[in-house]
Amino acid sequence: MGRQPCCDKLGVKKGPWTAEEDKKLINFILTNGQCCWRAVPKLAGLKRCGKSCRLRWTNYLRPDLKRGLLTEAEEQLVIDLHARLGNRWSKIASKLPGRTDNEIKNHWNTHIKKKLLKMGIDPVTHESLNKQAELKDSSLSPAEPLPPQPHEVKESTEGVLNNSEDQNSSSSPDENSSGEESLLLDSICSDDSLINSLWLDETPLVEALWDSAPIAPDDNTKIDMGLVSSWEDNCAWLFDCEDFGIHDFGFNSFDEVESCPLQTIEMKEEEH
DNA sequence: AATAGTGACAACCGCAGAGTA
DNA sequence: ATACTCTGCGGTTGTCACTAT
Repeated sequence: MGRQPCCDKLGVKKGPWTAEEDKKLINFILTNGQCCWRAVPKLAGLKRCGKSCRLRWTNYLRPDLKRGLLTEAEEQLVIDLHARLGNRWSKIASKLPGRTDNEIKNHWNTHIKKKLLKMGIDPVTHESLNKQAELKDSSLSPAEPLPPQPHEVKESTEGVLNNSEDQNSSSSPDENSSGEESLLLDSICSDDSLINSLWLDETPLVEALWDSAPIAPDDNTKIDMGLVSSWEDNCAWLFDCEDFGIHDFGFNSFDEVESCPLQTIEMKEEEH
């Protein structure tokens, strides 16, 4: 028997989500939580397939998402994790709280990949392109490149950091990651046991980074995730995010929802 | 001002694996 | 053991905004 399509193709809307659709989806999830995605569109009154709803929620509407560009520290962490994990974007994303696999994947393809190529580093193997060319010339390179060994990856990562400094020597230190951030990253990179635990452990690494890294008062991109203790707390950001267009919805749209998370949000709003 | 080219990001598609009856 | 459903993942495509000509 053939596989059923994830949704009835007829009457299913595709393309960009409207504010109205977002509102419906948010209201539904805040009321009912994340349940059977297939049923969500019907119950929420959306002409979308469940898959699309899930994607929209996880990649854009989820309250615990950080928006905006990846910080230098996050970017370096992505590079290092990619060297070890490959294109396992969800794994990588799990180490960066508030970031989605899609976001990291996009950032990799549009920014980091080019950056590494510019530095002469193969974004796939994380080895120097010159080194690879030499290996090819000497016909010593295997058909399938072996996964980089920890010390090699460390070397390449440091190369990235060093090259980054070399390449951006004209830029001010403020534009690069701070020295302390680099030190933290180095400590992570050099801690093989920690890296090995990535295969099993789901604890976000950047959380640890942020906990110990000094946060500049004017740097809004660094959020102390330690303060964000619960999903309910996280929802508060919805009211501040203009990109998301929550202001278009108005608070009235949430008044209809009689859920604990929402009450928490409203209480927090009143406190402010 | 109009058009083409490019980059960035959101969204879709198909597949695989886990779970269940 | 098998058939089926549901969810998550990674690759790819589509769309929009910006820049160059």
